[in-house]
Amino acid sequence: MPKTEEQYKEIREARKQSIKDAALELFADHGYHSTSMSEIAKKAKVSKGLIYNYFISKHDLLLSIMKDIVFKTWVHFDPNKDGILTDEEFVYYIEENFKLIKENVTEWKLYSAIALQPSVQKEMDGDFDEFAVEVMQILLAFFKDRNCKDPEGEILFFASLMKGATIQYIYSPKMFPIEKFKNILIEFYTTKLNLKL
Amino acid sequence: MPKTEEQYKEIREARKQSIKDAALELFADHGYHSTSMSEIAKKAKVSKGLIYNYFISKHDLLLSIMKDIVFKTWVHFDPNKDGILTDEEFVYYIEENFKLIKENVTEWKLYSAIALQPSVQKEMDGDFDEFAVEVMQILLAFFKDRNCKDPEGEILFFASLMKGATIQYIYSPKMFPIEKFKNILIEFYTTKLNLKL
Amino acid sequence: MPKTEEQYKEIREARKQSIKDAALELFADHGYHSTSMSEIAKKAKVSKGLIYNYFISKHDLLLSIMKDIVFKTWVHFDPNKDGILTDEEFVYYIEENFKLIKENVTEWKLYSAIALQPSVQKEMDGDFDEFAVEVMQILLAFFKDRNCKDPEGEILFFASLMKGATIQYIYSPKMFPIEKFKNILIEFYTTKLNLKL
Amino acid sequence: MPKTEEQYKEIREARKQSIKDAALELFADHGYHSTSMSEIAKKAKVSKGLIYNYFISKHDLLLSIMKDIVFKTWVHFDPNKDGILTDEEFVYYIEENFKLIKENVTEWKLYSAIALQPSVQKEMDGDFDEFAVEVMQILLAFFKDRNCKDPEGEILFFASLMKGATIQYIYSPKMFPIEKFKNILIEFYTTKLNLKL
DNA sequence: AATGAATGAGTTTTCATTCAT
DNA sequence: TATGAATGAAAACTCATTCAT
Repeated sequence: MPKTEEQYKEIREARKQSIKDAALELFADHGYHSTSMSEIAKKAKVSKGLIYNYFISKHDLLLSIMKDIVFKTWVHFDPNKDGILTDEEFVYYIEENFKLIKENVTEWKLYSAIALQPSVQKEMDGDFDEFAVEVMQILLAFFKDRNCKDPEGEILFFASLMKGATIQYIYSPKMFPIEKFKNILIEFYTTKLNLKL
Repeated sequence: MPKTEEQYKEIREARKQSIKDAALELFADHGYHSTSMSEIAKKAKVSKGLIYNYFISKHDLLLSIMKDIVFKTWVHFDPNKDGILTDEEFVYYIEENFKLIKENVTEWKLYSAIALQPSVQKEMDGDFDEFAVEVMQILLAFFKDRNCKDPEGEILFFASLMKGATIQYIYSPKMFPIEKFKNILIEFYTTKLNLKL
Repeated sequence: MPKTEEQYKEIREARKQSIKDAALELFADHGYHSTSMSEIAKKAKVSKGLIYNYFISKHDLLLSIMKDIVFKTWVHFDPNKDGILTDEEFVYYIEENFKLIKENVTEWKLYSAIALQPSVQKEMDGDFDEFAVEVMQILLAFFKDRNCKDPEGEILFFASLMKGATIQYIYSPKMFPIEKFKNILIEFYTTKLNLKL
Repeated sequence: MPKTEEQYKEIREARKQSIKDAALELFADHGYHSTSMSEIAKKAKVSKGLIYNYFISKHDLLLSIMKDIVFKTWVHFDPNKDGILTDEEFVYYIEENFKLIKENVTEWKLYSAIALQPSVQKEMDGDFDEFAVEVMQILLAFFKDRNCKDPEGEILFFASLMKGATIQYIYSPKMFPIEKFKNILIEFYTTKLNLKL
């Protein structure tokens, strides 16, 4: 008497996740190319062949992991998804973002390293672009509504601050005081934009 | 007509450089691991074996290229090497830095991608640390001298802005308006710190 | 309402046949080695494991198919199995043979490709030999009875014509005019042996 | 002081041939799919990697061998390449063909087995077609010139005899009396076409 | 009887590196 | 100094087969 459809699906999902977990950690620690499928299989306590039941290739496994990471951030931006960013939501986004980074250095380390790999860029861009454009629109409206003379310039400034801090923290988490930076950032914008919190 | 010692040395240096040039371009375009020594040899119009006369391994070739890149930046910071940054030197540093990035996207693309590779980090850290600490000291003095309440915080803020812009420009040079950003940055600090230029 | 012994057997036979049908088509189209058990299972709409309930291995499945093909031809030769070939039976054999080939190009394609595979030859030879020897004897008698000076030579000639046509038709069914060839052949032997039809 | 261009070329050609020789024998004995690159390397007394310096893939190696075989036959058909087949050349072709087959059973065994593999057919067809069409034209003229009522039919007949004999001899060289068959064939056509030799 | 997840040995292929010349 | 043929270890991936359910 074979298992039900449902049972099989559950098993599949669980295995898939545990392979992704193992792969993520190894990719982040040793780099994508320096991690072999054998090592992943070993870490996930699974046979080499099984990985190919769930991912068509090593590259496909990587992409699957990357998409998960992008999705995680996306969820915390404009949480009620109404396209408008309130003062609170702006600060919430900053806070959630840094919280997320702190909790997922491994993921972000991998993401940043991989995202710069030219071969990966092409394939990721599609998925990322949608997200990026939407964020841009919302931030543009946000800065416009707060009477900034040059909203595009403000976005550049804000994005640079966020990305710069992220990269520094990822690069050496022990050296970069991310909490302090977060407070400086929030205070800077609270003052500058006269935010009501 | 046998060549002199001097001439031999020049030829050696030229060969070494042309190998590094070829390697840099390929590494940046396809990534370090996806570039083979054969490809480098082909591009440099040199035999595979010869590369090993100049570099003990592929990894050594990479490190050699990375050090060149780091050194290029270093020379433009505090140009008279007196350990003190004047208003002009601060602005000059910003300008030179962006100029440098614009002129060497390839190098920086490679550098950023590689620097996040955990395996490379270890070996690079040593060389980079010296430089980083010195820059920190100089910037700390600079912000202190201009009456900033929290000089360490200012460094975080400044460094984040610089790194964030760099990473964005490297990632998509056509999308990120680096000149505009530079002007915003200079104006921001001129106003904030009341710089005399 | 439990099934009877008989019904179970019927189901088993049907399942077995549908697996063989699926396998035959795939083997002929992509070759034996390039066809996976998964593909066969998929095509037969059956689970991978089930195939092993009916065939002990992939190789066993192949042999089973091959034997069916050989048997199919065998039944049409000397249909009343009296060991004597009449004029009509000789022509009937030629006609049935070409009809069979036309109707089962897939089978014959597979058979021909596989039969030349050295590893398969060993295992098939046994089964085939019996058949071959018997055919030889009957044909020998046939040509002798029709006053041929060199009956063995006639067999070589006849067999070559049959096999040559078969191989050409199998190789490119659209290019080789099998009907025309059949008529030429029948006329050739009718004239040569003065057959009464 | 490196070797000269010429020397390298010689080495390359020699190695390439010895790899092809080893591969041919193994392919013919065990079949293409059942022969591993490791086995070929071992037999050719060469490292696995070296094979890939000369052939881009296992499949490419196979094709290279097949083309050699086809070329070998081609050379003996209409040897003065004037497009016209004399009585002597026709008989010479038959004789050379059987001689060739006898001397190269291994090659022909491989060729026949592989040529029926659907996946290979596609790639070989191109090269073979040219040859086939030319042969057809010449034979057509030959039979026409000798007053045959149905030259196309004669080609079918002749080609079938040749292919059929070939396949039988290849299949079991010890059982099929190729010399006898050759004589029967020559006598048959000498009588039928009234050839002057 | 039937399922499909799981295995692991075996395959092709790549490539940094060596070395005879 | 310079060459490129040669190596072989290690990688990604395949697939017939097993087995718990």
